[in-house]
Parts: sequence; structure tokens; C-alpha cells
Amino acid sequence: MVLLASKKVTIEDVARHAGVGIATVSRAINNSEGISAKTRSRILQTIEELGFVPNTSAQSLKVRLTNQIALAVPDIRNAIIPDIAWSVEQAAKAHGYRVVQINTAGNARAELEVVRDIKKLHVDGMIIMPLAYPKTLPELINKAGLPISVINYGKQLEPSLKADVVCLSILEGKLVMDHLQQIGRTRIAYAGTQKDVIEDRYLAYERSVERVDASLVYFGEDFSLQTGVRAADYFHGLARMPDAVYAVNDMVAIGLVNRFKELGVRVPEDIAVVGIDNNQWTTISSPQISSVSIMGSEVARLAAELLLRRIREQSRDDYEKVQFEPRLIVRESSVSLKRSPMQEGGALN
Amino acid sequence: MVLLASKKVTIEDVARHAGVGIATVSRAINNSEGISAKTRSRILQTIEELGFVPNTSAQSLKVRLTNQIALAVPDIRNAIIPDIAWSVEQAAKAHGYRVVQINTAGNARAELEVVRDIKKLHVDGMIIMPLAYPKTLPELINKAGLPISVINYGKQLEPSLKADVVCLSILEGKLVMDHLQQIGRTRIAYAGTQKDVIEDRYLAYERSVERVDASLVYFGEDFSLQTGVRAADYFHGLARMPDAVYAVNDMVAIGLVNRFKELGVRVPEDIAVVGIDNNQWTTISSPQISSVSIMGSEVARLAAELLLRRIREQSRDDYEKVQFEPRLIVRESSVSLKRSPMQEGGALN
DNA sequence: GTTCGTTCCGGAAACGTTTCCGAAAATAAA
DNA sequence: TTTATTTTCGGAAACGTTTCCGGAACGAAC
Repeated sequence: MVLLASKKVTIEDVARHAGVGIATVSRAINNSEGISAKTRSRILQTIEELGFVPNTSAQSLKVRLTNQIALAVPDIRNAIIPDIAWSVEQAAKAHGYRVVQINTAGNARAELEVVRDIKKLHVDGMIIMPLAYPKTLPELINKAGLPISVINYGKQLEPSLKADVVCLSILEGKLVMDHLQQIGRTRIAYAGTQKDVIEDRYLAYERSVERVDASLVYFGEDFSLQTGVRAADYFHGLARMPDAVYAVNDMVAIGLVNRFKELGVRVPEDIAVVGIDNNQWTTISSPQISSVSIMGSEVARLAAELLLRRIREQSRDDYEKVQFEPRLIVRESSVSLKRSPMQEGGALN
Repeated sequence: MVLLASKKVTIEDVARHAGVGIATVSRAINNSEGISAKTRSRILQTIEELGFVPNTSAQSLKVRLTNQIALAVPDIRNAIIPDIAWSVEQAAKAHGYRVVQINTAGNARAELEVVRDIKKLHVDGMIIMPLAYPKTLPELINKAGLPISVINYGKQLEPSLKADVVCLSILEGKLVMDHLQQIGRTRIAYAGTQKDVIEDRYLAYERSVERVDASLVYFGEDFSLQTGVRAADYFHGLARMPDAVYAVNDMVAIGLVNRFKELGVRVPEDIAVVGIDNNQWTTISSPQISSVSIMGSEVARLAAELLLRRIREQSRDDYEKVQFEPRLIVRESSVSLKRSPMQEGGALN
């Protein structure tokens, strides 16, 4: 029988109906010790009848845990971030946790704010994937007072950081450059966003070329297809075109490739293009895009697991710093291959 | 000066330090009436000094509002769902709300569970985008006891539903079929998932053909690229191939087009393909994919606004049923066009 | 029938807010 | 000055749990 007037039914109502004390009801709810099997089942029964749902706010107030974690990412719409959000949610759910989704828009102020005001978020911990990496972020993380895991997107972080950090990427830039040089390209260009965003991807470029030719570096507004398109236009307009482009991510790479195709530039013959992320569109684009798998799903799952462990064991003072090994996947945009391209689908990310 | 030992600082501490009562501090926090400007600023000052952050659980317990809404979607990684999540979060943030992200995996049980257990979610309301639409879902929504907005993904819902519903799609299937028939295609196939998922998209197909030729209907496992690829293989293997395919979404359409290309089937000459969603990849694929824009971002924003309004005005008993007008965007996969394709980028979704 | 140990249970005190209500203070009216 | 009115403030009672602690109930052992 279902409650008609949806008036709040509390633990007290249950206690009265079942003829027990509220402490006992609480024990029944939480599977605690010190309650006989029969009274427990009787209480569970009346809970069912009354449609009682424990008030989460009251519980949180008492036990100081909300069973929620925050996930702060730049933009849920971009690149591999949906994968990350998915993995985090799955891991959290497995531990009875919920995920509060926050987009920082890669905005330095938003990134600072979200960790500064973490207490206002009603969460037990946070996974943050910074993009802007404002100067004072590490300091704020250190004094946040709540467990934090960092999904590090291409930045060198000081090892003293009081947070578990798992790196999405550090070596993947080198992987791309090594590959392009191995296949004999000498005028390699870079297409990305402002230098300090996803810094390491650009730094890998700087380190790999003997001398940076400023004309071969294109910094767009973001990581979008449009940036790729504009970069292609830019490179095409140069007196001497590059013979390869290292794109900061797959979106940009795909934009590049498609625009080149329209401009009559052959990929990979005239110009090789390699991206990063290995998202599913790399195999759909034509030509298919060579890319680096950075294993976003695994990284995210690990970040979540580490966070939940730290929530459980608040006292730990050793912080994990994990680095995943990126993997280069060569496709048509850098080397002419003869194989059935659609078969690759399963090996994504 | 920042607190050293991070012991909880409560409203009482603030009251003591500022030499006022706790009621007054509360008034200062909430910008309430009945407090002079000078005491308010003095209190704000000591709040700053002590690093006081109001305990959200206690507030929620008292006011019965958590300032959180839930967003339940099939899978954050799919199609336009990231766009939807983004829009919802933006709208929520503008009203001081946070978003709890939930993936139902298009699983009927999960969809039921999430609304049945809505009280356990610690939210003031929910936006749900069902996929499986289990039979008892409407009933559960009606007795949820919390405001719910439905983002309806291609299903006819009974108008008596006690929820605001905004439809992502209803007419878009007809739009596609009309277009394909207008350009003279007569053997039109359908590629989608099981009939009852996103039902209306398939029903539009049924209604538009005089007689359903079962061999021209392909039901895959999901909405993925792979489904499109397999559908292409299937249609290619038919004694008499279709001359057009209506794909349940862009992912499937892109899979189809790319596979056809590999098989030497010309698109759109031999076979026209049209998808739905108008995601950004439609303009990247080659040929570019004709598609229907279902305005996911706008739909999501409206759903959020309606939900927040209902939370504000709990007593309303009129429920909004909004239908957005879908828009067909013709590209190369259905008609050979001669125009610079990358220029379309701005008009997405 | 005592005594002792377990096991099971209930009362009541937190947890940290908001808000009602009455009192004090300040201001206006007389 | 006195009185009436308005503004500002503080005490205390909720809100719905969890959990400590003491006591009842119940066997088993004597």
C-alpha cells in the first residue's frame, strides 16, 4: 500500500508503526549490528509499507559524508571528456557514490574557484582535470581540506602536490614527433592552442625540432575542428608548406585533413597529419587519422579509484603519481596503408 | 588569516567571535531582512577571517532543498548527449544549482530505478532522457513526488504525464522520409536499433512507405558507427540494394557512408544516406552527411529552465509539453552539391 | 532460584543550520 | 519627556538522522 498524501515519513513514523525505537530502525536501515533478524525484517517490511526513504541531508549532517564526488572538467563536449565522465561515474556508482558534474570551460578563474569553494559543493572529494593550470592552483589543492585527484592533461606538476595525480599524457607528444621524423618528414608544423594550454604537447614539439620556425606553429582558439580548418588554411598559404603537422588533438587533426583535402593537398603524400586522443572518429575520417591513444577511460577509472580510497582512508599521507604509457596508432594520415580500415573500430582509446 | 587546524568552524563560532547571536549570522549569510548593514559587514568580515563555510547538509535538512538536480541520460558518450549535459549544467549554474550526472545505459531497469529512488538522490528535481521507456515509467514519474522534466527522445507520451516534457524529436523522421522521396528514391531502407528504441523514428519510416519490405529494415545493437558499418554490409549483400537509407542517427549514417565508400558503392549516386542529430561530424565526413538538426542544446536548456521553475513553484499543476521544430540540412550524402563544405561549421545543432 | 554473559533494544544527545517569536533598541510621533 | 512604531537582534525549537550508553530480556551455568 502506497502512501497517499505525500507527507514526509520519517524514521520516527516507522518506529511507531513497527513498535520499536528509532535507534532500532536506524540499525535496520544501515545493516548495523545489534538487531535480531526478525525485528530487522519486520522493520524493513513496514519501511516498505510506509514508503519511507531516509533523509540524505540528515544522514550527511550526522556522518559528515555525502556520498558524492565532484568531477571538474574543462568541457564535457570535448574530445575524450565524455569517456572520462563515463568512467568516473561507473567507478563511483560501484562504490555507492554519485557524481556532480562541473564544467570549468578551461577558465583559470573557474578552476581556482571550484577547488577554493570545494566545501560548498557538498561532496566528499573531487576529481579535477585542469586546463588552464592557474599559478595558485597547487597551493589551493594543498589546503583544500578534502581529498582531490588530478587528471593531468599534459603539464609537469610538482611532486609535492597533496593529491593523487594520474597523467593523461606527457610522452605522447614525443611519440608523435618521433614517428613523423622516422618517416622522413623534416618540415614539421604544430597546430594547437595557446602555448600554455596543454603545455607539454607543445613543449614536446619544441624539444624535438632543432630550431623552432615560428611560421610553422599555429595557435588557434581552442581544440575544435574549426581550429584545424583554419590551421590548414594558414599552412596552405605559406610560401613553403610543411610536410607534416603534429596536431594537438584529433579534432584539430581531422579539421586539418579535411580542409587539406578540399584544398587539393594530398594526405599523407604531400603532408602527414597526426593527432592525439585516438577517438572513434579517427577511423571514420578519410583518410583515417594516425593518433596516440592516451587511454582516457583507464586513466579516469584509476583517478576515481584513488579518490575513493583516499576518502575511505583520510589519513594517508603518501600521494600516488601515476603515468600511463601512451600508444601510437599509425593510420592513413601519416603512412599510406593498404588494409581494411573499418576493422580497427574495436581498438579505440 | 587562515585557519590552521582545519577543525570545523560553525555558525556558532562566527557568532561568538563577532559578538552576535547565531540567528544574526544566519541572516548575514543568506542576505535576509532584519539586520543592519554594519553588523552584516562585520559578520561577513569575521566569516572571512575564520574561513567559515556553511554546512550544506544542515541547510538542506532545514530548508528541504539541496540545490541539486539530477540529469539522467542513457550514455554521456553518445551523440548529442554531451551537448545536452553541457546546456543543462550551464542553465543550472545560472540558478545556483549543481548537476548530478547519471548514466542509465539505456537500461530499462536503471531508468525505472532512477526515478523510483529519486528521493535517495539528494536532489530537488530531475531531468530524465529515457531510452528504453519501460511500461511503468510514466506511473513512477507521476508518483515521484519531486519535479521531473523529460527530454523525450522520439516517443509518443501520454499528455496526462505529470511532468514537463520537451521533445527532442517527433517529426524528424518524416522530414527525412519526405526528403528522400522528394529526390526520387523509391527503395528506401531503415537502419537503426530494435524497433522500440527511439520508436518514433522507426514509426515515421513505417508510415512513409506504402508497405514495409522487411529486407530493407536493419536493426542493429546500438547507435554506433559499427551498427552503420554492419548495416552497410547487410544492404550491400542484398539481391536488390536499396537506393536510400534513413539512418536512426548520424553515427549510424557515417558508418554507413564510409562502409559504402569502401565497398565501391557511390553515395549519393547509388544510394542516398540521411542521418539525424546534425552533429559536427556530419560536415567532416566525406561525403558530408545530410541530417536533421534536433537542437539538442536548446531542448536541454529549456528542460532545465522548466524544471527549475517547477522547483520554485511546486504547486503548479499545468504541465508544459514543448515540441521543437526539427530542421533538415541537406548535404552531399543525399544530393550532389557544389559548395564549399567547411563553411557550414557555424550552423551546427 | 541466583548469578553472570550475551544479545537486543530504547532514550537522548548530538550534527549545524533556519526561523519563529518575543525582547531590546532605535527612531518617530506626540 | 512620554508614547507609539519600526528596526534589529537573540533564544530556542525544530529538521531527521546516528550513536553512545544504560537497561531489559533471555539463556546457560551454578
